[in-house]
Amino acid sequence: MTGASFWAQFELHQLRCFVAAAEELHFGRAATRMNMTQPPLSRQIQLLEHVLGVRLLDRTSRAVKLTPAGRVFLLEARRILRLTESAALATRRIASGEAGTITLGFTAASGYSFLPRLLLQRASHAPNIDVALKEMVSSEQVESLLTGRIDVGLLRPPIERGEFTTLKVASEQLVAALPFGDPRLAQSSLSLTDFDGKPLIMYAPEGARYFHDMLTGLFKTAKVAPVAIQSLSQIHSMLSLVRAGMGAALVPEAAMSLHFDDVHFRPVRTTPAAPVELFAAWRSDNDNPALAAFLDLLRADEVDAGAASD
Amino acid sequence: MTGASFWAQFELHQLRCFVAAAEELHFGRAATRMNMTQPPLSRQIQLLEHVLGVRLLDRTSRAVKLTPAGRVFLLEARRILRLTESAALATRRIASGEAGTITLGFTAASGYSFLPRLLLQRASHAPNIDVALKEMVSSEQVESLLTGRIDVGLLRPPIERGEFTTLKVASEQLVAALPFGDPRLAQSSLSLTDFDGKPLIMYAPEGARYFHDMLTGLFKTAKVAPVAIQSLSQIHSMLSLVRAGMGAALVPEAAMSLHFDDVHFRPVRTTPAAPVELFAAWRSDNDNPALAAFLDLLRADEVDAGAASD
DNA sequence: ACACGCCCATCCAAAAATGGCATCGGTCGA
DNA sequence: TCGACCGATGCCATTTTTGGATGGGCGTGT
Repeated sequence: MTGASFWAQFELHQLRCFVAAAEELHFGRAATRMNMTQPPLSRQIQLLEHVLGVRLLDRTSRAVKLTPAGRVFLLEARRILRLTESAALATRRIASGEAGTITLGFTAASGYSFLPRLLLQRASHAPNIDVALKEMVSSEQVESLLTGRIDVGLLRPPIERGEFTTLKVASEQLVAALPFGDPRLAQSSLSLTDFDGKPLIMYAPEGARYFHDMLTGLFKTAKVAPVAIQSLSQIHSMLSLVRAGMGAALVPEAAMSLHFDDVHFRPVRTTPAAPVELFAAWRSDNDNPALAAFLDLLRADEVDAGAASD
Repeated sequence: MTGASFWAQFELHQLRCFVAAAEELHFGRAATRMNMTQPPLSRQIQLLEHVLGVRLLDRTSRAVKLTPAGRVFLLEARRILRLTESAALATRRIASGEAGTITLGFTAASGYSFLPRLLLQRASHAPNIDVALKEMVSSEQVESLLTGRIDVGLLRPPIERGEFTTLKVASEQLVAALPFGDPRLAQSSLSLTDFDGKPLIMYAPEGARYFHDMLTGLFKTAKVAPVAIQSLSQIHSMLSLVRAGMGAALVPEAAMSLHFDDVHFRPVRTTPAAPVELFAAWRSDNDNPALAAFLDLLRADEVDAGAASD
C-alpha cells in the first residue's frame, strides 16, 4: 500500500478520448474518430476529470474549449501516448532480433584484428545490434557463458561441447616477433630450430593455456629447446619484452597489427602446420533474440576464415 | 484510420500488472500487490503479450524470468507509469493555481521599475508561476485582454470598467529630464512655468494618449505654452533626444532608472498634483487558475504604491 | 522412485465496465 | 419563438474482467 489516496488511476483509453476531444473541440466528431458514439466518450472524459480532480474541458452546449489545466494535460497525454507507441515498437524490434544487445567476451588477442573487423561488419549490416564488450581470458569466458554474463565468447579451444555451440571464426599462423637487430631477421621465414637454445618469451600455463600447450607440444615434437625467459599471458606485454631485446616470441598473426617500434615479424614454418584458432561459442539454449542476427555476422566472417585456413 | 494493424492497444492496468510481475518474478505475489488474485493477473499479462506480439516473461512452473524484450519493455513501462503520475500531479498543480503561466502585457515605461520589482516578488513568493511578457502600448493591451492573448495588462488609464477588473499598482510623479548644461538644473525642483516657451519633447497622441492628454491638460490649466519639438511615444527615445540637447521632457519617475549619460532629472511641481498612474487590468471572467496567485503578488505591491501616492 | 508442494494456465460463473440508443436540457440563430 | 445543435443522463445489452476451483508441469524431499 504505497499508493496514493484511494486507488483511482486513469487509463490510456481515457487519454485517447481526451486527446481526440481536445483536438476536435467537439464531442461528436471526437467520438466518430474514436469509433464510438458521443455518450460513452462524454463519460470517459468525465471519469478522467473525476480521477484527476480537475476540469479539463470547459463545455457549454455551444462550444468546447480547453481549460489551462487541460492545455497542460493535453501535452502530457500526447507525450504518454507517443511513448506507449514507441515502447511497443522498440520491444517488438528487440524480440524480432532486429535490435538488441549482445554481450560479447573476447580475448585480448582477438581484439587486435578479428574484433574490429567484426564490429565494422556490425555497423554496416546490423546497426541496431548493440555489442557490449568484455575482455576476459578463455577460461573466464566459459564461466561467464554458463552464468549468462556474456552471450557469446571469442575464445581459444578447447571448449566443452554439449552446452555450447561453437564456430571457428578465425585461423591464423604463428609468427615470430623479433627485436630490431636480431640476426634471424635476415631470413624471410623461420623454422622452429631457429629458436633452439635462444631466449624465448613464453606463455603462462594458467592465463594462456592454449598457447602454452601448443608451443610446448610443437617444441617437443621438433626436439627443440628454447630458453624460456618469462611467462606472460598478455600478448602486448610479450611484445614489450621483445622490444626490450629480452628475446623472441611466437604470437598469432593478429598481433602484427600492434605495430610496436623496433619489433619485426617473420613467418614460422611448423610441423605439423599449427594454425592458431579462434572460436565463437554460445550457449545452445541462449534465448537472446539478437543472437541470430549476431551469428549471421560471425558466419559471414567464417567464410573468410575458412578460405584462409584451407 | 491512421492507426496500426488492427486496433489493439495495451492499457495502463496491464502495464502495472506487468511491472508488478516483473519485479516480484512471482505471479502470486504480484497479484497480491495488485490487490487481485493470480488468474486475472496471468490473463492481463497474456493479453499484453498478445497485443505486443512479444513474450515478455519466460515462465516455467518453477521460475519466472524476464525475456530480453521483457527487460526493455519493463524500462519503458516504468517510464510510462512515472509519466502518468507526474502528468496528473502537474495538471492538478496547474488547476489549483500553485503553478501555471500568466501572460502579462506591459508598457515600456512600466518595464523600467515596476515590472522588475514584480518579477522579483514572484521569484520569491510564487516561483512556479511562469510569467510570459509581452510589451505593448496600453491600447494594444486592451485589445489583447479582450481576445485573451494576455491575462493581465499593466497599462495607463482610461480603462473601460465592466469587462475588466482593475487595480492601481503604481503611482509616481512627473519629473523633468534635462540635458547637461541646461540652466534649469540649478534649481532643485521646477514648476510648469519653467517650460514656458522652451523646447519640450512631447508625447504622440496616438501611441501615448495618456501622457499626451495629461500634459496637454496640465499646460492648458497652468496657461503655459512650451514649444513642442517632436512627438514620440517611447520614453527611451525621448531621453535620447534630451541627451542630444533638443529640449526637455516630462517623464514618470520610473524613467530615472534608465540612467542616460548627461541626462539629469528634477522633480516638477504641478497643479493639480498629477501622479502618473499605472493600473493592472484583467478580464473579470478570466479562468486562468494561476491568476489568483498572481494577483496576490500585485496586491502586495499595491500597498507600497498606495503608501507612496498618499 | 514416488509422492508432495509449488506455481502458472485454464475453465466457468458472477460481477463490473463499456458502449449504444433514446432523451433531456441549455444555447444560439433564424 | 421555434428549430437546430450539442453535450449530459438514464437505461439496457453486450463485452470484458474478476475470482474460485482445477489442471498440469516440474523440482524436491524422503
